[in-house]
Amino acid sequence: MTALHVIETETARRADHLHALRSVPEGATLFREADPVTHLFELRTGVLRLTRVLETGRRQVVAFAHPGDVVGFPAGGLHHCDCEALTPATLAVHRRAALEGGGTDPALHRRLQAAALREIAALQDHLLLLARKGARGKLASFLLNMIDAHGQARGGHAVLELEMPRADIGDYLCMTVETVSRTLTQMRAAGIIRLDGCQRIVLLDREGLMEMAGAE
Amino acid sequence: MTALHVIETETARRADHLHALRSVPEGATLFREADPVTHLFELRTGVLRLTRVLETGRRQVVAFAHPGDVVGFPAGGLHHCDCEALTPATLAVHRRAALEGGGTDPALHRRLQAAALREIAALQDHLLLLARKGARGKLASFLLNMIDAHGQARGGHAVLELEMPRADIGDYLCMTVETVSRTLTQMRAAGIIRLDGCQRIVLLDREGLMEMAGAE
DNA sequence: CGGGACTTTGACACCTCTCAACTCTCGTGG
DNA sequence: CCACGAGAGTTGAGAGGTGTCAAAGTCCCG
Repeated sequence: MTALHVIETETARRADHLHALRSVPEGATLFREADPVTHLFELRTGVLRLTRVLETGRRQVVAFAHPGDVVGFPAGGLHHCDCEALTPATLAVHRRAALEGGGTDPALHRRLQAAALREIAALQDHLLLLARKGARGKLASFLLNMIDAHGQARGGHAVLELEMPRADIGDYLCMTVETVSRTLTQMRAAGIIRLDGCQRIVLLDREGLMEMAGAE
Repeated sequence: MTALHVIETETARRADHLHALRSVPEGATLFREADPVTHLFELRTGVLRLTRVLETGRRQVVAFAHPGDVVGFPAGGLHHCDCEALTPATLAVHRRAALEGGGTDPALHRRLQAAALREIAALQDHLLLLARKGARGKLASFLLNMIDAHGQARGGHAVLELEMPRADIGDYLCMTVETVSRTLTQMRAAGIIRLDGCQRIVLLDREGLMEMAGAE
């Protein structure tokens, strides 16, 4: 963390007596697996990536966090995954005690607890995504989820900014970068999506994408 | 729920003023997806299976619950998966309010909250399991986890009772029954395990199993 | 404009799924 | 006690899809 971020944190604390705000640059690491959990982070802006690495060296993207999500829930007092910023991000920092009810803010306690339950639901949804058979089904479902949650309507089409590189999408969906790329190409060839650069996806045929997702 | 179970519940409540105990037979359904969450269940004995079904009809086993686990965490007030008993089971029943802190038992509240955090960790571990490439790696890791958590030492060998049918193992690991069966046969042929009937697995070569799990 | 990282494309092998038949296990009833 | 039957598990053959390795292409930022 640079001096700039410390300054921003202090400024934010003065502006909002309830929470400390923190800004981090793209690529910053918030915590690593096995670090002791001292704080929870409530994402305000930006996108985070939660990853774990198995003994074999393979990497799994456990989740992408978006504004409103809370990251840093402890397991045995320790973090169970690495957390990095895919984009510049701002976060509200809460003491770990706030989760356990030891803080002085019952509303915050309830909010963090609700976030933990959402986390359970999100992880189950992720499992369901991986349960799909083929690359087409998984990627189509992923894109639909992302578009519904974070897409923006522009010129009659839903537009999605993929903040993460192909490799992260692959590690999220348990497939290789090459398969992600090939499948996107298929979708483009089928007239279902358009790619503006590598990051921006324009949805041209929602029916087609849903069909591809449903045909497992 | 049969009259017998009601009687057992009442008897247990008298014996233990803090919790209502409930017994269910093998195959019983505790709740289904989209049911409103009124209670949480703390498993005392037996094994439960949590499943979800995707639109395509494919089924995913989200988790197996063992004694000490808590099931029934709500998502938007509703259950997000089906829960059935793989064996006869006994459960402590808690009001949903106990999770939210509305109850009169702070210790219970903390215990349920800790269980929610364990649930997050368990789901992430499950994701990691699915991230493995091949059937051998997934099944070997699964068996190692199960043996370490629920295996019993007998005659110098670790013995594991697989309470669930092959189909459930397959749906847990995202592979077909046939592949589960074939992989078990390979392990047996390699002298790593022995099968006593379909349920009982005897671990003959832990090193071999760990190697199979590590070789992704 | 140049360089490096990311993405896309291609060829091929391997593994898992699918479909099908057979065997085994275990509980039931004679 | 044994025989039977139904469900579960195992085994086999073939096809398709995805991983791997390799190389070319593209985008983005300095």
